[in-house]
Amino acid sequence: MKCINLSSEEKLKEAAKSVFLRKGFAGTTARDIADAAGMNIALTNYYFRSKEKLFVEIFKDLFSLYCTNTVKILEKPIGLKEKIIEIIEEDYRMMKEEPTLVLFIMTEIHRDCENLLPELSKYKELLKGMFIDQIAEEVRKGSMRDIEVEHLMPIIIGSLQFVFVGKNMHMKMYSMSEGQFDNYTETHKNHVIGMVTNYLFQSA
Amino acid sequence: MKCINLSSEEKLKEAAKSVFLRKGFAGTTARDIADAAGMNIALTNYYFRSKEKLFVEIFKDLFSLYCTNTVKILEKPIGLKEKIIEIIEEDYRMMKEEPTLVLFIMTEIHRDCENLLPELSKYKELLKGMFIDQIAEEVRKGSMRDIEVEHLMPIIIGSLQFVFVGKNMHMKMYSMSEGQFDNYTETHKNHVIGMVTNYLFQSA
DNA sequence: TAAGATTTTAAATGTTTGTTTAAAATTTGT
DNA sequence: ACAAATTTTAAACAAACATTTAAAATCTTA
Repeated sequence: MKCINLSSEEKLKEAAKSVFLRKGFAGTTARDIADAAGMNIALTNYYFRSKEKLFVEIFKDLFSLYCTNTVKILEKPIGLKEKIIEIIEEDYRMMKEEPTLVLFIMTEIHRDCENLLPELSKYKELLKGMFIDQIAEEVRKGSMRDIEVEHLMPIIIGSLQFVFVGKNMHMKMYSMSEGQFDNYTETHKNHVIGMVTNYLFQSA
Repeated sequence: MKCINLSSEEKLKEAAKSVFLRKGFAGTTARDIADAAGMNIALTNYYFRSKEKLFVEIFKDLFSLYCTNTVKILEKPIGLKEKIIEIIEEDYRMMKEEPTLVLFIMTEIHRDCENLLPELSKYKELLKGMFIDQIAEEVRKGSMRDIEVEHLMPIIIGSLQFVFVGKNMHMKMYSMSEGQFDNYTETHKNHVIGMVTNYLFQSA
């Protein structure tokens, strides 16, 4: 009977997740991971076969963390304006909790798009579904600007995610501490909510 | 008399720039650079002392490419609305020419912020200057929403740069070819211009 | 064209990389 | 408590890494 000690495997995976998030796949060594976990160098391969297999497993988790909550909101039976505000608020919460996540996702998809593609396709379908119909309905009613979902999503989440993608740059550029950055992003989130709803539901 | 063959040095630097842009510092090997330049592996160290020194030199050029044109527009003696539209248009041109530039800049500043900081401080001052006064004046006149430059810049450039940062993700997510991505970004740019000017100059 | 300076090359440097091995330690099942 | 299975360890592995060396090739200049 296979009875893996989940504690060690999980500890290793959590350590690897933390290191990968900070340094990316190319910038992370097997020894970085072992050190972060306080475990022997051989255990990564014992539990996960290879650095890359461990990475792919972690990437899936993190891409899910990046998408799942947003997709859940997309499926909610609420009005579009309310929905968009909720998405921005949820996106903000997610990035506040894991500020390096978006840059990590973008960097790794850029590095190895084909290999990480399967993970992407799963969310491709979810993004559409009832959300597209809802947009079409609002546009038909004239209560919303005519816009495709491909443009809507980056308009909703782009500006705020960009602030986190460039966290270090913005902190240095505007001489901010961590605490000041928190205030900064919250204010920015409110600007984005105002700007986006203003643009999309101007006539309302 | 020191008389370096600029042709070889420049060829090597251009090749390195191309590889670094695509694979980043951590993902690029000395052999990648030599191969891309079609030159001997030892020449990187002959001309630039080390991989890192070559990288820093290239990063400076690319960060300048990222900032300079925008800063130039900031200093123009034109109205704020016109200025903001010009910045978006120029940003779009820059990213169309070098689509991986923004992700590269963000990734490398994240990786080694302290070492690349000096490059940043140079533009820190330029960003302020007369631009801040111009914003204050427009806000005072009531022709513009009250907003700080720290929030204004990401609001202007964030959404569009985000689309390029996530180029591969967006292409896969929405099943776009390179040509379709070009059309997509141009349309998105126009959305951003509309949304941003609408938000900032609503009363006008 | 010959001497000197510069550029390019192939080879080797010592590290660091991801991964494997085989033995030791620990846990599990009886 | 003992045998078997599992986990952990230290050591070693070849391959890849950035960099150096010293000789060969090329270019400069007088």
